Amino acid sequence: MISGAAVHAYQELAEALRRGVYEAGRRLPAERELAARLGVSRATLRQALTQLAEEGFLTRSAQRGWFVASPVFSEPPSVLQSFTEMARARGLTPSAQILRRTTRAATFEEAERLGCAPASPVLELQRLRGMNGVPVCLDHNVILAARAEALAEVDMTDRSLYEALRQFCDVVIERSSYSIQAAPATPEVAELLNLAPDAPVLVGQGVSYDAAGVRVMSGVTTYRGDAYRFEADLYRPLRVNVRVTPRSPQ
Amino acid sequence: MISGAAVHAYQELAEALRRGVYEAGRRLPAERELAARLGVSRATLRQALTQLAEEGFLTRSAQRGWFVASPVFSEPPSVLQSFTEMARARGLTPSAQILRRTTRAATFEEAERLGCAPASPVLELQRLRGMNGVPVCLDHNVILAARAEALAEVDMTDRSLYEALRQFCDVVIERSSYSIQAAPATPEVAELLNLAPDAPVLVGQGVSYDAAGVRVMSGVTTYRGDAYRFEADLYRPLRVNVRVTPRSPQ
DNA sequence: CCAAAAATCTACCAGTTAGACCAGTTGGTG
DNA sequence: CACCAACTGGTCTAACTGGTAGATTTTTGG
Repeated sequence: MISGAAVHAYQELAEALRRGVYEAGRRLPAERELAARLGVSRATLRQALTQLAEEGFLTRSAQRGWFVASPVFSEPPSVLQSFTEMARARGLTPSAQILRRTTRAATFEEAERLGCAPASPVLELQRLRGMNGVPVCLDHNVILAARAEALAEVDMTDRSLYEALRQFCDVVIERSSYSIQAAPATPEVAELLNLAPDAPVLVGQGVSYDAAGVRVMSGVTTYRGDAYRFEADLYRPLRVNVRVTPRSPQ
Repeated sequence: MISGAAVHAYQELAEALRRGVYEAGRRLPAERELAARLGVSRATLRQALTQLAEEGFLTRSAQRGWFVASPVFSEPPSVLQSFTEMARARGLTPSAQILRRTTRAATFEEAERLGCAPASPVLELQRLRGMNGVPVCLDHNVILAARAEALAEVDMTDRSLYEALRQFCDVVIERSSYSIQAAPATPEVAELLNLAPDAPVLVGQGVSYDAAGVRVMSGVTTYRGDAYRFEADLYRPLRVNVRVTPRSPQ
């Protein structure tokens, strides 16, 4: 049974495992590194790891590391995948045509979404993305210019934005918070995506965070309704075994 | 409420926090040291600290210390929430009108999705769901009859399916695998949801699993495009090991 | 002046931390 | 094949943390 700060470490790790942050069968980062990342001491971290191992989520191997046990579920968890990765995973050729690329001051709403000061310089990138030459979606992103200076120079045609961010700007997108809704296509979108006016499209609005949890990018992506499907695994909130102490908790 | 010397300590600490003497997220000096520095006893200092924590400026962690609260909001993770829960969380009144409820043999496709033998008995439940009386979505579920016998008897009007499953059948849905796409409304859907023909709707197809990871329910939910938004947090898998371990235990 | 209240001091507990050191594993070297 | 350097988890210790309780002193208010 664990308690105190160890519970926090346990919850964070369990959540990460459920989300598929660490691939099944692979080794976790070293204890010392994990402890630093979770802001907890090694001893406390080991409590959490031991608990997870007892519950069957991890297996331990002395002097080698902690390994993610095979997932209980056969299906892959919902995972953040770039358009390019998704296309390649399906054996299709992704393309990206730049419609607009400017550096300008963020509007008030953009600054709000990005959590930066209003009028901070941002890179605006609008792209028409296709698979095997067929236009599939319209991508409209606003990126903090401070984090993505190099991107103003690079030729982004047919290039993955995630990969470019990592490669040229040393920015790794680790999490995106999305909201998705169905809407009729606006006339411009309909024309770009080669759709009938008011045809249904899937509109995804999202904010992307780097490894430190700092907002880097905000964007709207408009997919053809008939060409794209969004997949996700949803879980009930996790209940943790916490020792009940007679004293007042926390 | 605090008084006397504690107010002094509170004000000094609040002032220090306001001036950013202590970095956000960092630990404060130990109680004993802080108390000495402020010239008050530990008990008095703790009153001030507790007050600051209640006001959200500090967070406490037993045996670790007091931490300066970071101004970052804690984002809600993507979580499996029933229609009823979602409505209630927004202060709306959910409703559910039964359109069809029959027990029949599963079709081949349904059996496939549920992972059961073809022609297994299933409970089919079609409901029109609304919030505050406005129809919002059409819910069409197929549930393994073996797991949900009681549901054939219960009055499901305005009742949460998840709750009913738990309450009457002792089945807890813990995970759902969803896919979501935009599509034009079919004539029947348009009429039921009070929409124009071909108006965009959000179609969610999902399979729900119980705590043991066994498939229990499969369904299609059709939402009005303008009345519903799907939200999710997606995480990117971490490639932690540059070095590939040749094998893993177990 | 006295009793009540507030503040303090003291002591101990259980959880946390940082550090050091060990033995085993790994991948590379010659 | 042996050897090495760089890791890994396993173990232990000493110091430190807030949480709690009780005794003691100081301040307050009648």
